[in-house]
Parts: sequence; C-alpha cells; structure tokens
Amino acid sequence: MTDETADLRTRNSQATREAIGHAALRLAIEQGPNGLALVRVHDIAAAAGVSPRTYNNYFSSRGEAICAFQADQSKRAGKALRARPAGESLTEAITAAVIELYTDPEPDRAGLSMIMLTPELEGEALKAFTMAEGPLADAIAERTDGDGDLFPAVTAAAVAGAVRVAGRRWLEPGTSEPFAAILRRALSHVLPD
Amino acid sequence: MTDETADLRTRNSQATREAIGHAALRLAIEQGPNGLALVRVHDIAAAAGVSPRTYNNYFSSRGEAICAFQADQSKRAGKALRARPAGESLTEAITAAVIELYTDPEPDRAGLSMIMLTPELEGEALKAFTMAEGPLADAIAERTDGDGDLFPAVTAAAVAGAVRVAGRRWLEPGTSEPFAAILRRALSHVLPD
DNA sequence: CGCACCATGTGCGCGTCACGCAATTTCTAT
DNA sequence: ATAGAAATTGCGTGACGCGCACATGGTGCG
Repeated sequence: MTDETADLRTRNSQATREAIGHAALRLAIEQGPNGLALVRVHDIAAAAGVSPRTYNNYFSSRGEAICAFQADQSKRAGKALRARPAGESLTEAITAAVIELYTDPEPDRAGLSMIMLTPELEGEALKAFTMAEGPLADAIAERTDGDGDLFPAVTAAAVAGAVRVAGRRWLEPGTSEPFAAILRRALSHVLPD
Repeated sequence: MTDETADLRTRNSQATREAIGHAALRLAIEQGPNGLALVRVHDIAAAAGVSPRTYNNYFSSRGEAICAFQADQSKRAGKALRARPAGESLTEAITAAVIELYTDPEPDRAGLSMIMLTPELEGEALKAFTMAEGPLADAIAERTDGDGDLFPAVTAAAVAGAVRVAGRRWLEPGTSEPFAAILRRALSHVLPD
C-alpha cells in the first residue's frame, strides 16, 4: 500500500474521527430519518467516548459527523482511479475504480438510507458525494493529458452524479440487483463508449 | 405563459420570500465570503422589512436564504426543457434550455461567487443546483419515452454537474468568455452527440 | 354586505449548538 | 528522562431554530 501511516499521531486522531462519525451514524439510524433532532451532540460524544467539546473539534455540525464515512470514502476516488492499470481505457478504468470504491463491502442499506433520504442531511450528503470530484478530476486529467480543460472536471461531476443516482436507485424498496450492477449501468450513460 | 398567477395570496408570500432571499444575498455580498458569520438573521429580516420570526417561517438557515435565488432558478429547469420545440434532438433541447435558463440575464458575478466560493455555503449551493435534477429528469423522461430507467436521472445529474463546473470556470479570474459559451462546452462532454 | 375562517405576520421563550479561550492531560521525539 | 507540541476538556457566550400563542388582514361563504 502507498499509505505509509504518515504520522502515528495523525493516525490516532483519524481513529477518533472515525469513532465519532461511526457513533453519530449509528445513533442517527437508531432514531430513524425523522428523529434526527433527537440525536444530541452530547449523546454522540458520549457514544464515542469523548467530550462534547472534542466532538466539536472534529466536526462543526451533526450532519458532517453523520456523513463523515461517506465523505472519507469519496475522497479516495482519485487514488482508486490511479490504481487502475494503464492499459484500460478511461471508461473502463473509471467504471472499475468507482465500483471497487463504493462496493468494497456492499454498502450498508440503513446507513445509506439515513444519509441520502433524510431531508435535513441533504446538503451534507451532497457535499460527501461531491468530495470525490476534485481528486477524481485530477486523476482523470492525468490519464488524458490535457484533453479539454473542462473535460476532467465535468466528467468527474457526471460520475459523482451517477453514483448518487445509482445509490438512490439501489435504496428503492424491492431492489435485489447488486449495487455494482446498478452503478455500472448508471456510469454507462455518462462515460464515452 | 403557463403561470396563471395561481393565488394572489401565494403571490404575495413568494414576493416576501424573494425579498428576504434578495436581502440575504445582498448583505452576504457586502460582508464578503469570509464575513458570513457577521450576517445576522436580525439584519436580514430588517433589510427585508419583516420580523426575524417571519424570516424563519420562510427559511430555516441563512444559507438557505442566501441561495434561494439560485434554488428557485434551478427549479425551473423542467419547464425550460419542456418549452423547447419537439423537433430538436434531446441534446440540442437540453443545451438550449439550460443556456436560456442560466443566462437569461448574464448571472451576477458577485452573487455567484458568494454562493459557489464560500465554504460554509457549499452544502446549500449544491442543494440549489441539484434541485434542477428532479424536474429535469422528469422532462427528459417525457422526451425519451422510457429509454433506460436510469437514463433520465443520470443525465439530469450530469447536466446539473456540468452547470456547476461551468459556473466555477466562469468565476475564475480573468475569464472574459461569456457564460453561455462555457456552459455549451461543458454540456457537450456529458450529452450524447 | 357582513361574518366567519384561514393564512400569514409577529412577540416571547426555551433548548441546543458552535466556538473562542485557557488550563490540563497525553504523547512524541531527542 | 525531559522538553515541547498536540490533543482533550471545561466554561462561558452569543446566536440560532423553532414551538406556541396571539394579532392581523385578506378570502369566500351565506
């Protein structure tokens, strides 16, 4: 892995960040999409084993904490694309990278529902998915070597949008199709043949 | 116009909504992208000539008020596409509709900068642009008569993303190219030839 | 033409939150 | 082992979101 653990200190703090995020999402799921107001900062902090003030050092809103996992996942989009072999076409590489990134384990239905289907979280959820765009655009630009200057960013945005739509689709009741399949179909509409 | 003025009462309340939104955006611009915290609810309400409590009846956060104009504009995307003649191809129709919608007057640079370049507004800004997706997807579905079930939503998301990217591009310092031209180029990357 | 009705505007008050500040604990590096 | 930085924490403050109740004004009925 290219992850050289960076700093041991940094690692530790990322661990607590994850702990807080995980606790926040878990509590939110327990209360359901309509009881988000009942998830108090105090409870999140307690569940994560930190002080409320510390929670606030890592996140500046409950929504941010709840969506942290999704956001962190999206941030890895660039790395995922770069990990694809150079032999693949851009479309193949993006498709494979995105599918691998978002289905490493099949996502948690409850968690994704909470994030994508709760109105109060809409803004944070969009931020979380949109976070993939920057890194992804950079990685695309590297692969295409200055195609059009707008192409990488636009494609990245389209891909992020396709992922979101695929997620919504996968969450619809009575969907047995695996997420990867839906994702592949969604991406086929925005990527060059 | 299909706008039948609906109700006179409704009209009035939409007027105050606009007034509040306009006031919020104006005050935000005055303070610049770094002084958003200084834009108090009290000031917005005062500038709009309503009570702070009334402001809160229309918007549940400052960001929502500031981005209201952009959000309302995006909501008209479906209508804009439906207004295109049936003879046009889907790509032509979408391109024309989007350009017309977002450049009816050339957008206000200060306002768009505030919305798109202020970190605290990122979530709300994304919501504002994403609001075009639903209506747009419906309108696309009507034009294509059940192409693929994912196609309309994915395309709408890609278009909304392209608009966002085009906006960012247009805001970059030293850009003299008209927004419509950038928009057209951006859309060409996500729409079928 | 008047009356009852509903939507909107407003004042008040409560609970929560985000965050600056400063003391304290914890951990790393030499 | 020790100096020093980073992280955790407590406290205090200002603002906010919103429920509640009341006033007001436009609307549609009889």
